[in-house]
Amino acid sequence: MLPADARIRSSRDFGSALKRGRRAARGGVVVHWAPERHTESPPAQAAPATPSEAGANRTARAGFVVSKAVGNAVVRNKVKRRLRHAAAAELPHWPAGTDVVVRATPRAAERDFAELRRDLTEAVQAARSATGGRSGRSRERRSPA
RNA sequence: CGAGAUGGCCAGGCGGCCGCGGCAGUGACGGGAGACCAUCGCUGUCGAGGAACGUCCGGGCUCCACAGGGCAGGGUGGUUGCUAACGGCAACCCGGGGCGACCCGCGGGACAGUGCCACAGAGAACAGACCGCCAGUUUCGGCUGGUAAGGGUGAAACGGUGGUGUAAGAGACCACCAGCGCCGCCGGUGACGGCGGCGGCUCGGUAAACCCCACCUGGAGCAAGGUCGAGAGGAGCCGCGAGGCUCUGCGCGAAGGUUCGAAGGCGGCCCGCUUGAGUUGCGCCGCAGGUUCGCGGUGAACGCCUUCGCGGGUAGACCGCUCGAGCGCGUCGGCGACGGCGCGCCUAGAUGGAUGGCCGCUCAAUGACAGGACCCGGCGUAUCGGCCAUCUCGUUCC
RNA sequence: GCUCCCGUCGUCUAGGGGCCUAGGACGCCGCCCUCUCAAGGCGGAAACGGCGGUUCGAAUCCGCUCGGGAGUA
Repeated sequence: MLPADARIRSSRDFGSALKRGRRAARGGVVVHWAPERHTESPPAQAAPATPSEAGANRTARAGFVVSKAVGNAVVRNKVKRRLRHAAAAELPHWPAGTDVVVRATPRAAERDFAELRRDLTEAVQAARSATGGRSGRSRERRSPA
């Protein structure tokens, strides 16, 4: 599965990954792809308190968000486990320091493992190849109008 | 064989590979004086439920509050038991349903009081009289009196049936029945039941309406609660005590100044000008670098700061955290719930929260409902399918 | 974890034992008016979350259940 090191575990990290990450959706999942932040400059006072020990030699991490809309506890757990398994297979291909948050949509409840894995792979690919960050996309959207 | 009733049990099985969480052992690397700690690997072992669910009750545990009594508020409601306790369970009683096995019931009190009973109907609660029946009277429309058997209304109408009686009638009287109350005897721990007698002859329903009665009830919840315990960014966690110091930051730069000066004077301040000195400052942090003893130095005290000690405590970490009203088997007591005794067993403890992926064999099958979060006892609800035991009714055969 | 509240036409709501065959507003449908549309007028369809109980009678009272929401640590 996924060792504890390769999981996003604090609410703070989830929040930043969701905010910074590029988003792409496929089938039952939505992927937020947040590459390593190289400019750690501005909030230097938060350095020792952060649990994510922002060293560059950190492995890539994945986190999962499965909301109540997906199903009851059994269904939610099953979806989470399958996503974790799929992510464990993908993880070696990701650059170190990357945070990836995977959200499950209600459709994920009906998908079997093979479909879920394909959804994840394609969504990650789409998010990685997307053109810029959030600012680039919004500029693009604004200019034709 | 068919149709049912009740109680109990199971929750696919076996195996392989790769992973995940806890514990134990062990190895490697790193840190440490050491105890040991962190990470990774290997081996072994354990790893969700009958409802883990909903959170409707009860308890344990923890903290807070508390002289005693009463009221208010909330809850329970046949009896006797079981239990740590309960609104749970068992047996029994009463009422209702079913041919039956069995099932269902928030099942105290309506002469303590108050309220409400729509529509219909004459009348819906200290009774009263529409049609009728009977008697009297009459201007033949009716009026007065008697009566409550018959009609009609309603969920419910002041006992029912038959007779005696009467102008017509009526518990007015009689017999039986139903109901109520009282007394006696018998059975039962008791709720209550059975039998006999007497009484008045009869009294609506609703308390899951207010209420009355009896009994129970302090509040919060493991995010409870406890232990340990940072302060970098100069002077930044808070408090107390003791001591020290009058020191003055960092970077750049060759150099950072302290009783003749970066002092002094003038303009309200920022700031500028002037005299003096002079090679000569710039940026950042920050607004503490001071007060009093007449004053700048000197000295003293206090404060700031700093050092040491003690206490509290935020972030955070750890404990609480799983051996318990525990489970299994046997035996004894009890109708039973349950209890006593003996033997055996140890069975998740996570913190973004551990069970997933691939494959083989097997059963008709993909398997139903569904995932711990302090722990127990119940209740309620969801649920594919299967098995066992006892019992009832019907049919057929012996 | 604890506590509380609310479910009524498509939407917002009234009604808290009988007067309810459940009222109102907006929306919807039909007709009238107009050359047509709007406005206006007339008429109509449309609901008590579910199951059980108490009562003669339940949207209303009680229990369970389903769904939604709020507060607090």
